[in-house]
Amino acid sequence: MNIEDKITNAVVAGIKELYGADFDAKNVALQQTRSEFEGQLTVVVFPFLRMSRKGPEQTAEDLGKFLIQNIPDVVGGYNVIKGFLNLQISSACWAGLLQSIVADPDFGTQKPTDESPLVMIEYSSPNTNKPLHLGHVRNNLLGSSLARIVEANGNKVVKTNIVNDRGIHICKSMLAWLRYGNGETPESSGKKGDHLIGDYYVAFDKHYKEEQNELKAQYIAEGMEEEAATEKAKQEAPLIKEAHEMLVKWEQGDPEIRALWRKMNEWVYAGFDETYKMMGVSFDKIYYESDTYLEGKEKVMEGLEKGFFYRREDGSVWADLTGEGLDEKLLLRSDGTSVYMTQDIGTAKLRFQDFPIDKMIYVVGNEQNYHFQVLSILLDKLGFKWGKDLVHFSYGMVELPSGKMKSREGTVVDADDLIEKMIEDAYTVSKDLAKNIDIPEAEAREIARKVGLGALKYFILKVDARKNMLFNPAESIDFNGNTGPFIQYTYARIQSILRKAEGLETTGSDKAYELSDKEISLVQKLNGFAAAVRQAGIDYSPSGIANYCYELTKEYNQFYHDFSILNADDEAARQFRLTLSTAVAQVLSKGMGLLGIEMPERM
RNA sequence: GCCUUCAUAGUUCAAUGGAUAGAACAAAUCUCUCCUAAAGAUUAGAUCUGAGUUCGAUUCUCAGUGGAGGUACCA
Repeated sequence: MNIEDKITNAVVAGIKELYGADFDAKNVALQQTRSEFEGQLTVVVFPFLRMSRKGPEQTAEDLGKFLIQNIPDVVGGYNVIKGFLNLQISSACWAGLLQSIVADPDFGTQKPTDESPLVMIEYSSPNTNKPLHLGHVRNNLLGSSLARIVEANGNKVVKTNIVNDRGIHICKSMLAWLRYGNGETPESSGKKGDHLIGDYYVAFDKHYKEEQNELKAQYIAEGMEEEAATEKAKQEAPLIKEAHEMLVKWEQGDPEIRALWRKMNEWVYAGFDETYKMMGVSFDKIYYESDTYLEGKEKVMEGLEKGFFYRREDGSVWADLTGEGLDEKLLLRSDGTSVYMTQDIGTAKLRFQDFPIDKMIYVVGNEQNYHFQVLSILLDKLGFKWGKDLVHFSYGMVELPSGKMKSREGTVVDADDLIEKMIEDAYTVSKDLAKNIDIPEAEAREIARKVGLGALKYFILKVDARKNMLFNPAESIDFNGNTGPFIQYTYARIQSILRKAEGLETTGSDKAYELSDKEISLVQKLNGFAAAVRQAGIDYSPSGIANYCYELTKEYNQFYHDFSILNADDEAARQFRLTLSTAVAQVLSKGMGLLGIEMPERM
């Protein structure tokens, strides 16, 4: 049993014995003692006053005495400041705690068992008409990190991706490619497939806008109001009409259109795969909307028969959610084609067939909060047992100083460009520091890859997912301060020390080492990893892990600066500090691993 | 209009209802004959407004202000 549990249990027992009252162990507030006071752990006694019917000081005194008498091997002393009972824990306890952390390769995490619930996590979910941008990067990093965190909390995890491979958007790219492409391919142009398609998506929009402007001017000349003219031009432009015709042909299975669609999607997938690989993102099962949208239609018709939904005169199908305090929601258009919601229902059906899902997590931007609120209700009505408490892991937008990113307008930070730039910068910084003079070029490149990606991943994951975040392309991501490389550097430095220590004579010391306050504090911090992982699993919070890693790193750096390790004057001290360093490296590596950040052995 | 969400130093971000609200960047000043200076130390600087809940509120509740997002045949 760990120190905190021992104390918590003793406190509960103390309250029972001293005041004859029952107190729930999980309401005992145990926290790290602030550095300006004596002691390492603090019990907040305010919640006990109701039972003790005494002042806070007296209550704390009572408890302090009780603890010293009952768990003398743990609590060696105490002091009371107002309602805070500060406990001094014996040095041996901390040393033992450190040993148990180092010895346990699974410290802080739980392995899934056969009985563990199966959690499916959907993330990425790209459209196939454009390359990934920074917003997608946030989605992918959050999703894959979340999967690791949920798994570390003892769940079985299936990572899934729903590829939005059909719809008007891809038709736009296809049409533009036919019109303006001259048969350009990724091979002939040397462009990555997703970028190539994205360029045609932009080209479509450019020409479409031109047509709109011409038409609008014409309508106005014919005497139409400005607003009406804009609206009509939007719908009447030949390009958009043609794109719609193409979509209809696609739905009818026109062989030529389907062939082109397949070919262009393949290009995009090849491009995505590269980006995913670079980011270290992967999936266990990929679904395609072209396979699921028909299933959705079926499911909706089923719901219609059962009377969950109703049909309007124009043929469209709706769900009436006014009873749930929401609006009415369209499920099938009057022409029988499906909408976003229909597809998500179909995807859910297939997933449920494929896996015994206990819990479903959708990693999707907060712009779709309403959509998922509705989806949850609909899935529940349609009999999916996990529908009611599906989790929409809703994250905020990545904003640029100029505002929101828009693919069509080209105001995006491209994922591939950004990754490349980060790695290049990491390489340059390293060269400038003249650190890797004796490191072979190939390894230097590998280190730069880890560090550049580490900087990017950490930059994104350290921010509370719910909040919108700002990315300023002009001030590229830092390598100093609260950053991934800061943590990676500390890790690499520990590895360097451990390598050096291997060469030294070690004379086994059986003398007990008396830990200093700073060392105890570090052990406590290490021990906090388990709680951080648990909390991250509850909050679905990669940022919690990131911040934990930073705090541990910062504290270790101070320790490193203040204490000699290899040159320690006492063998027991050296042994202890090496063990401490080993443990810090272990925990950092594991914590950063949950964020998908690799740690270089040197840098 | 209605719904959701966010608001903390100049900037980007932290803080299970707990003690004097933490960092980092930017600014100023120190520390490499000493285990990796991508480091450490020091100085200066912040909880949107108003009520409420209680021993105690950045955190919970309500109202307001400001930003972001959504709002039925776009995904």
